Amino acid sequence: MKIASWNVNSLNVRLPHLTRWLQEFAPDVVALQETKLEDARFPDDALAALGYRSVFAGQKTYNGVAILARTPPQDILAAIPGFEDPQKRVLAATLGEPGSPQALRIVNLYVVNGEAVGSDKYAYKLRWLAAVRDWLQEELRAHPRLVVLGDFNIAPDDRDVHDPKRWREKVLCSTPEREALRALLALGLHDSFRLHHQDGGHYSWWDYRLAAFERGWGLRIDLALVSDALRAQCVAAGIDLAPRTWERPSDHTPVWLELAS
DNA sequence: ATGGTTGGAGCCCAA
Repeated sequence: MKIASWNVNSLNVRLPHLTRWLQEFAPDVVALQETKLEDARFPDDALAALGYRSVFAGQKTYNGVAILARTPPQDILAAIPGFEDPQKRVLAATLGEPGSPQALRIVNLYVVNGEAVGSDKYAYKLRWLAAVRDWLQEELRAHPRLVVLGDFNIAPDDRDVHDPKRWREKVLCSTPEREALRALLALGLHDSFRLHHQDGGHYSWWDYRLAAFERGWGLRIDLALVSDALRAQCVAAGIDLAPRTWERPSDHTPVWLELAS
């Protein structure tokens, strides 16, 4: 079973890319971020024609998350419980019969970007991450077989940064952000990519400016985490660079993991 | 060189 995450940066613009990628990569589950679509405009019919059920939580212009799956997502939650937030950044769903031993819980996160260290948006990012930590603790209690994936807007360590000196203590790489990510991992979650690859130089996002992709100036900020209970089942993980080479691409490319069935 | 591109809205904001 292949489970993937992709920040599409406007599903309206990227539906042709998503369609092509679903056909070529054939994932079983996909978490999308930055759909930038109100729910009424979500292309669920087009995705159903490709064999995917969709659930989504969107808004106009900004943010927006969705989960696509070959089986119907259930027990959908589209907000962090107890955290007041108009921004549509989280979506959780259960695949398989809820409560059954093989049910899989998927949590899709579009983590706050944070703009710059010390800004109001950065403070919101850290508050948001603290609320997510408390929520995921509850999700793990209820659903031991948990996958948490999305655009984390945090490079876990310097192996995940093309030029660590240039990025030192900058937003996406600062120590408080990395500590907030470590607090999520400390709940009993594992970065699937690092279960299978130890070297640096693998990235999931490249700035549109300065031809960053062509120069290899990337960061690995899109992650797929698996819970303790799924760790042994996670047999592979990776980053699919192909969509970033297509014409008019998203600035992010899909990341994925594979669970043995 | 502290550079500039993209998407969506609507005459700038967010990334």
